[in-house]
Amino acid sequence: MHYWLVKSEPDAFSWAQQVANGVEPWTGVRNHSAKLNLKAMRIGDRAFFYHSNIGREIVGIVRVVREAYPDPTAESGDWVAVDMQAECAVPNPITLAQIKADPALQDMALIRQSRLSVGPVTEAQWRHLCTLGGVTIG
DNA sequence: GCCAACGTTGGC
DNA sequence: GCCAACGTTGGC
Repeated sequence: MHYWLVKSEPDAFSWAQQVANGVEPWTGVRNHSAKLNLKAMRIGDRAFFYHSNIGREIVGIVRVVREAYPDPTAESGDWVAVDMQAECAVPNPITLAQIKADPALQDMALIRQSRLSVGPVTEAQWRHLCTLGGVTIG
């Protein structure tokens, strides 16, 4: 089991939409590092759902329910998508400011590579973030 | 609205 | 193959 963090601008696709839709294809990734991360995802892996730009906070947890397949929104066929299912909300959303201020979280891809839209989270970081967010599962 | 980070493009 | 120019992302 691996852990991840995926970003979405709530203007384009929000956590509320993810919850409403249940299972949702995660499409539109056009960055090679992010693509590699998508391809490394396995069914059952969990990911934090982060709102970039507006909100700038972790608001939910999703679960991978379909592994990488060709992104239908890419004409070239060179990109991949996975399917994500909403698992639970994060009771106390964790802000970027909080993460930046936490010594235990400085190595997160979210901090070190701010433009990366799909990045790994270590198990230690995951547990720490769950504690901060008041998440009881995971 | 600005700007830093960084990926991509294109001239050489 | 190098590098300057340019576009995009995303925090502030």
